[in-house]
Amino acid sequence: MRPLFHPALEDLKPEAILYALSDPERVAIFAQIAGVGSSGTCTALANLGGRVIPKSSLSQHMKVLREAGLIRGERQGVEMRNHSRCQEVDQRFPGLIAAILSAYGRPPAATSAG
Amino acid sequence: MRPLFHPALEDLKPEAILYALSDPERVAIFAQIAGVGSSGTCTALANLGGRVIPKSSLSQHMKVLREAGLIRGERQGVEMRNHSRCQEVDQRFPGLIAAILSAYGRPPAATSAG
DNA sequence: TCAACAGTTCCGAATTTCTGAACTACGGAA
DNA sequence: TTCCGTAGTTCAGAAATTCGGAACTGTTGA
Repeated sequence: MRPLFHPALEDLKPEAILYALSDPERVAIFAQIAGVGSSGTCTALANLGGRVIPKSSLSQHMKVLREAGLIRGERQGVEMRNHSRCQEVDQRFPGLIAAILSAYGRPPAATSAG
Repeated sequence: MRPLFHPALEDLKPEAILYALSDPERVAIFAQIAGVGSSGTCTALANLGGRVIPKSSLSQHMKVLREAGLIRGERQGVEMRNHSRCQEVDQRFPGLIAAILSAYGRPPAATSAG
């Protein structure tokens, strides 16, 4: 397992963020992580929208979110803790995350871009 | 050639909008249409970013933008006039278009979501 | 009717996405 | 150390999507 890649703030690309959030399943995952604030483990995220996401698919989703710069994942023992990078992203692209979550009917959490 | 489909305001889906604008080429097309205000014909849009977009690809791009509800196309004689639906989209998802265009470094035009 | 033009549709190739199976990484028990 | 269970990643083949040249549709003008 190679170390997880997280883009630097100046390397964030709007197209990657929009693409990552153009899938409602990923939006649900992201909103959950951003809402909870942290500690969104993969297993905890596997059945958000009434269907169980296969873990290989979930892993791919996490990778897309991570490489878009939306979340940060760090290994903590056996599991992976994921937390949002909303504040960072908001520095770089003010209002973007909030507008997107709001369009999806998911009011951004206080801990994130709000 | 079947008549062009344009979604009603209440049928706009954030995922379609984000997907449509997750491609820099489409963003360039959309920004051009939104900036000019109208009369963005396909041939006028074919070489925005230093490369000539094949017309079949361009037609697909226009379809994606149209079906996301971002532009409206109407036949005017031989050619097709495209104009943005920014104001409508902004009613439905306030601030979304502005935040996205701003993230791409394309300040939204006064005629659109500003 | 014919030609030219603007854009769409068709279709095969290339790319991407999905997901079960195999695998890696870590922690605990013996 | 070795073995086992858990969490998540990577692999690989099938399915779906995207790209773009060629053919086509629809319009204008001669």
